[in-house]
Amino acid sequence: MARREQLILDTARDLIQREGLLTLQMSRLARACGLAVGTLYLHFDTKEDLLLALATGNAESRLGLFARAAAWNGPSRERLLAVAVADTLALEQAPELFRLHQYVLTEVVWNAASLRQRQRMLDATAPIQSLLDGIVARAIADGDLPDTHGMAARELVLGAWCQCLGMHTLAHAEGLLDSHEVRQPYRLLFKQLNLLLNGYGWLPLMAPVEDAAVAAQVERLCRHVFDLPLPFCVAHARRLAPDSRPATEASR
Amino acid sequence: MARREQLILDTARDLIQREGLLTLQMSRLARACGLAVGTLYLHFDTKEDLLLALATGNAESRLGLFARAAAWNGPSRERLLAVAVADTLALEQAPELFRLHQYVLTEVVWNAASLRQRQRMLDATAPIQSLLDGIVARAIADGDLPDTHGMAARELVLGAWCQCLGMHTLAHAEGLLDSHEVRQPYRLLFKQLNLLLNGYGWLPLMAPVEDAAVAAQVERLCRHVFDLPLPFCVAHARRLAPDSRPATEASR
DNA sequence: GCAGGCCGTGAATCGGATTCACAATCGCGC
DNA sequence: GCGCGATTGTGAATCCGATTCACGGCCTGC
Repeated sequence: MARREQLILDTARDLIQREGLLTLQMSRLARACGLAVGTLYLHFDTKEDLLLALATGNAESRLGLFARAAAWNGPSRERLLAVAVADTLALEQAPELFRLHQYVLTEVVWNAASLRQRQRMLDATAPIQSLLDGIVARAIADGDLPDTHGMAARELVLGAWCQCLGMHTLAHAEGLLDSHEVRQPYRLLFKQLNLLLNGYGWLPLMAPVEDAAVAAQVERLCRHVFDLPLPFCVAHARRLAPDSRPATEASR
Repeated sequence: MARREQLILDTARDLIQREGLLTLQMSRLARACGLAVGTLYLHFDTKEDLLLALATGNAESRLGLFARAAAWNGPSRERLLAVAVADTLALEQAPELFRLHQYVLTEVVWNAASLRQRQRMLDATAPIQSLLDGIVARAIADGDLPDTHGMAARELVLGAWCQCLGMHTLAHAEGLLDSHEVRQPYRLLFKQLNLLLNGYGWLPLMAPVEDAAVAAQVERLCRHVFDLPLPFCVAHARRLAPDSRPATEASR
């Protein structure tokens, strides 16, 4: 029954957020759900399938935030940035889930999951593309984006997507950015995004691109579009929300 | 003995390239090396440690290519792009190894590896940063980069790094880019990089940024800097080199 | 030649995902 | 209400593969 599938996914999400991806076990998950192990396998072929389903459900739930960003009635350039803000907000609420997302995109998980789940994941991201396509189309129509440099809308926004994805990835590999003396990855992300949009010639250009202006922009978007304060990771943190679960043993 | 450690790593690399990351087993690796399982564990605490060591060794070996790019005596802007080309060339030669890299950056592996190996990985990437720092410093000195927008050299190049990392990640998740109708991720990557550099105001600007010009630029860099032809993935492929190992079962 | 330590071995152990024989429950015809 | 086949849920048993460790062989110093 669909209700039970949801229970499993919700419980799994809880467990992962509480104890980390590393320690998720099918047997403990079953116990936490009050179900037998075998029952989990009535819903999901493998553990990888379950993880992929979880990531998919998560992507679907973020869709709401993205839609809000895309529907916001502001300048086209800021609408696109608002989507990036939505992404960051979602991540800050649930950092573990990004790690999950990153993990399932890995060959080891992706190729071990069933075609069905993979397709569901792909389907779940399609609406995001439509939203982005819409933003670009509108920008072109409004004259904010005089030149697409021969790219389709989805190719164009891929640059921003890569920027976000890359930064998330680096920000999550513990110690990696520290060792490169990068202190505020998320503020840097929005700076880079503005520079990239400037490179596209997406009007109105932001010039000069400097910390204060970028922070103000992000805060404005948070407030006007989502009615939320500036996310912690943009405001102060060197990393995502402080990790509250007990530190995993550093090594053995 | 160090020689034996190298044998293990080389054999592991072979196995992964031949049969994929998914199916690497310590016992089979031991057999392939002509060693006992226990012997592997004299060198590496865990499987994750071994994978991380492999990725580290790989990063070190790519350093040669990167150094060649950085040492090339061309315009500063193209020197930076040459590093991205080096990255792409290395990946094309060994796509499995990128998947490995991506996998080890994942929480599940990264946090399961020993501190020692993690530090070695971080150390291995430090020289790359120095190379990039050097390129940026030179660009500033030469007047090619009039404004760093308040960023340190390493923050600035992080944008390009994220762009590459993000695109690699997406290009490797089978079917993901196809479903978004992105046909030539690597040509697109270099286009985006040029747009980003334009956004930085890194002279000489490329304008207009179009397919033919970008392809010509990448080919020029391959030839002049590395004495190699245009990599397949930039020239034609929708993805990295055609996958020659037997297809993993799509699902169960 | 011999005791002691070191190294390499691979069979045994262990953890955890997956399966499957069985039990419980259900729906239906009588 | 009752019996019976079908369907669903169970969790102990199985299986796989990473990791360990008790052993045997080798080398070194005496």
